[in-house]
Amino acid sequence: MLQEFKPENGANADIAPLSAKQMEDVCPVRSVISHVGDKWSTLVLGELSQKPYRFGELRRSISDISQRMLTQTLRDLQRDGYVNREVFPTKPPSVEYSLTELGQSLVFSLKQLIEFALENHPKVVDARRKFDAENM
Amino acid sequence: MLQEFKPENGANADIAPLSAKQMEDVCPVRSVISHVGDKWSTLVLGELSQKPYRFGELRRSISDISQRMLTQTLRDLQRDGYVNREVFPTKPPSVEYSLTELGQSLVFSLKQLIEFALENHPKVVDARRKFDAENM
DNA sequence: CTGAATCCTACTTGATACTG
DNA sequence: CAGTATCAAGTAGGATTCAG
Repeated sequence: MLQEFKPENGANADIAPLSAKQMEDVCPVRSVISHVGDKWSTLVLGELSQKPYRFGELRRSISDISQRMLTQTLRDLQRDGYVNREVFPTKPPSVEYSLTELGQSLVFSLKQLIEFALENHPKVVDARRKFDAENM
Repeated sequence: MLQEFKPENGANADIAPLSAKQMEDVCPVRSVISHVGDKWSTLVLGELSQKPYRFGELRRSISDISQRMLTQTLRDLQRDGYVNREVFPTKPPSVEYSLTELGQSLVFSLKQLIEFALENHPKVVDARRKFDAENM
């Protein structure tokens, strides 16, 4: 049931290699979970799942993210339809970010994985310790 | 509920930065999902969820993975306790890889995310198309 | 305040060649 | 067969500077 991860290698095997951006659309699953493994996306999704945030507020909230990466992460999430970006023409301007329905749905699906992580983290740490010990 | 992603920034804020390997153990969630976003881990987990594989067999099955990356991916998964590695002293030697219980459990938790991906991929593609159109 | 643009470094990955 | 070692290339990420 995880096969969908694998791009077809029969039909397109001898076609010119795809660009990273094209590649994205080939495999539905990878296309979506690319954000999950991403260093910052999950953090941002987590914050936004609590309430809408303004840019600077979000930046302070995650604290160790650079402004460049926050901008980029938000753009990517917005592009994929997970995040809404609303500009208020105040002076100075302010921008509010919030989750779309799709974004909320993604966060929901993430929860099971998070619960797994929290529950099994000790086992993983233990396995690592053992492995490292056995392999010097 | 996603806060666990965020490393504590109060207590350790002014301590020396951690190495990548140490960092791993700081956040339980990121520590686990690091494999999820990884380009190959999910593929490998997917294959192994069907049956045990030998090295070369797995390599052919994923086809576009390099032997180097397969070795490395398997090592990482083994280290974290998701994969069993069993060596048969035949001649030439053969090695069999299979999922541990923990590995099976991880795959199970992944399913919800995969279903989300398959179900919502069209929406994401659509959102991207729109976004790209609006932003030239 | 919210970003865009540039530069620069460090890690990741792939190709290739070699070994038990 | 199942790896390890080495080197080259690509990519992601941080720091800094500038702009609406």
